[in-house]
Amino acid sequence: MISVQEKLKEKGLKVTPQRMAIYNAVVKLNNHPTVENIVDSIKIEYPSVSVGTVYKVLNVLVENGLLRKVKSEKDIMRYDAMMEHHHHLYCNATDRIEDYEDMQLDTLVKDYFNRKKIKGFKIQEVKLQITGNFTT
Amino acid sequence: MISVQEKLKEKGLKVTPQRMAIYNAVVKLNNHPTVENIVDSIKIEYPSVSVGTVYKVLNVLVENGLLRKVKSEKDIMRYDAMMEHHHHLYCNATDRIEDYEDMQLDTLVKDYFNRKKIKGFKIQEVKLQITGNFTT
DNA sequence: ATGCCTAAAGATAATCATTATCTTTTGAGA
DNA sequence: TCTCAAAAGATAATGATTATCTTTAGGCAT
Ligand SMILES: [Mn+2]
Ligand SMILES: [Mn+2]
Ligand SMILES: [Zn+2]
Ligand SMILES: [Zn+2]
Repeated sequence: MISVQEKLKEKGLKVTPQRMAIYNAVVKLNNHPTVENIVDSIKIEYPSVSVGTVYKVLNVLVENGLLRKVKSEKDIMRYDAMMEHHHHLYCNATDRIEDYEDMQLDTLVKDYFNRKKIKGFKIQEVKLQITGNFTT
Repeated sequence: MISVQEKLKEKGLKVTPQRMAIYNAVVKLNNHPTVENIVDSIKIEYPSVSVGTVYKVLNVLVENGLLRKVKSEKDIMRYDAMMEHHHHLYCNATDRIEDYEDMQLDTLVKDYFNRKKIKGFKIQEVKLQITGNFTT
């Protein structure tokens, strides 16, 4: 469990309170917060944070592999601290997005495409977009 | 092969030259054009078309099940005239998006999730987002 | 065919998430 | 501590999309 500070240093990025707060907010909020969610969360300990800074920091963290972007139905970007390969469950009634990891499924899909090639296309990654309803 | 006119009438929508041109442009352009692509295409026979009208018509056609939206990497909506269940191949180098139909795969996935349920989630649809490189 | 009425098109402004620009501050090495 | 590029803050700009308002025109009744 490597710390944010170390991750930033590894990439040659300066360790700033804002970067730590923003990264930690995405981790803590969990489940793909929007920029607005993140700003609200940080405002508690950082009432003066600039929204432009949040956007900038998020882009830096994405470019350096600390976070990833998740696109949602609506035209609003969301962020994900889960960097391992995984799929997403999308609620078709709300904005809820949950992570879904399934190595058995990944094996199944990988085996399938090893046997059945798509002509004219070299597959790099297959992600499932699973839509439906949460019952909990 | 039911015509656009008939599809519009079925839905109680007025048949207008703009609606036909826009729908046909999406069909003809093929592979998920942007609004800009569509406007450019229509401008040839319809030099005076209003961009606002194109947005409005596209939304109407999506709401009435004649077209669907496809979200791309960039913050630009794209449109699809292919209404049957299918997956997408995304190029990780360009904006290219191709359709991918595979009933064998669909059966495999459906069978898998019939056996292995996701707890707390009722699946409605599973779409694969396949990223990689086109070799043609 | 003509007129009527509402839905749709056109024109234009507004919205809003995101990016860009500029100034001020600050992390980190010397 | 000093220095300086990098990062934060403040603010304006961008650009896709939507909203509002006026004008036009499909489609039905006469
Ligand atoms: Mn946008
Ligand atoms: Mn947008
Ligand atoms: Zn995720
Ligand atoms: Zn498609």
